Amino acid sequence: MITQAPRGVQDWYGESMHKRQVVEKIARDLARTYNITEIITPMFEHTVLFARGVGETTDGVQKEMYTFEDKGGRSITLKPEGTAGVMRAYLEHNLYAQPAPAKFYYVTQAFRYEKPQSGRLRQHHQFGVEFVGSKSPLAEVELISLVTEFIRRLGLRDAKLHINSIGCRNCRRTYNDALLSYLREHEEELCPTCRERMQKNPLRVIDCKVEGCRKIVEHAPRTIDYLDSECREHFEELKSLLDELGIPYEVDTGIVRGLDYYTKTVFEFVNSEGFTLCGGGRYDGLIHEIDEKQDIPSVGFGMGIERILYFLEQEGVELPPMEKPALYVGILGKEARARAYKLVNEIRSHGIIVETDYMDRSVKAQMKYANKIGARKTVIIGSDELAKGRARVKDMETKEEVEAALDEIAGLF
RNA sequence: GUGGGUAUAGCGCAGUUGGUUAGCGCGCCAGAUUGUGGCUCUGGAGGCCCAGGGUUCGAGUCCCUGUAUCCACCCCA
Repeated sequence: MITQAPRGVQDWYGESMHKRQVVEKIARDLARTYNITEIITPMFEHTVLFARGVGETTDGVQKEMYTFEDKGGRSITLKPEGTAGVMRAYLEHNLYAQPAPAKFYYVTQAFRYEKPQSGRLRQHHQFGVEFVGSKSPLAEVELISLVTEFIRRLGLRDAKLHINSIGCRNCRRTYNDALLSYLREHEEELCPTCRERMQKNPLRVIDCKVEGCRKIVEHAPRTIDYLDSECREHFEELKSLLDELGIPYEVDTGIVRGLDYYTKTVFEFVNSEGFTLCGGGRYDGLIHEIDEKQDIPSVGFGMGIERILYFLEQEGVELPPMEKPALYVGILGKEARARAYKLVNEIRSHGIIVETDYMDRSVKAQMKYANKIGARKTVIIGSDELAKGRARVKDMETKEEVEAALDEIAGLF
């Protein structure tokens, strides 16, 4: 039991860790050119932050939070997503007093207490961006173009952008009335969950996967037809910007994000099987929800790193392989140890990957080892080399050997 | 939360109707004449057969419970 990790978590090492690092590096490099800086917020927050931020009506969400009481009697929750913590930090440090907008990216762990399944671990990882302070549709465009470029750099081909607008609170009121009256006509045919959703958050019915509900939803009123002039104009501007930038998209009136705080734009990148790679949108009401003295618009997206890796695997995308040692320094005999290790250090100080022998292996075994770890070159330091002050550096691929003075070997790298 | 599958060496898997010292492939270690890798050959190490109970003269094999894992549903931040 002690050698077994708790349920639903995963260790990262070797090849999987490398792949994750590659993906994260692409994300970080990309964020840099967008002048988006990294933010790391704590792994846990007061439960109320998520309860407020994520939304009371978002059924299931609360049940799946990793919540516990700390020794001081506080209710603490491991972060279920990246956004709420960033917003809290933004407010706590009065970052709205800085020149707007504020742009952050995060690479974080996220927790959900759920029965594990494929792509459903209790601890997973997310890359996301929060863009705070802008009402302009250019903020959405910024996120969308970043994700588009991210997907391109990863080498994923099967991802399409779907966008929708769910309007602001005003539109939502009119829309909810229309939707409700429509749903009431068909209440009998809806699944029990949806009948409950009708009370709390009718919009979520649109999302229902149950066969019967989907049929009804097909003819249900759409948010997009109930937008007020401001929201409609925002959506039109966004679309024309995307058009002008040549970013392909599809308006999908069925997208309704799972969280309550979304307003206006919602978007997703999905593959041909309908799996979501990335979800995001505008949440102009979120900050006000956390701190009622503030009312600041923001947009953001989040994507699951495990899911990215899964898609890469599915599409057979080859990532750059792990970097191999440029040199293996073999050691023959105790007398040669220090001199050999000095050479190792010298070359490493140039930023070159060097490996050596810590196992007192025979030369043959060391060569085998060097071959296995993929060292490009090898050199053996033994009593002969110490005596002559020279050694032969062998290229493992061409088998060519170059003799050089011990002091000059580092210069070859 | 509901339903189903699986659990044997580091990894991937066999293991007959319950019957001696539990196997195979890959990997690991070592050797095939002196201090040089990949290929080949030879040898070796490594298993409380997931855990706990039960049935039996006898359990890796059958039964129960637990745990983990995979798949589907549910849900999706």
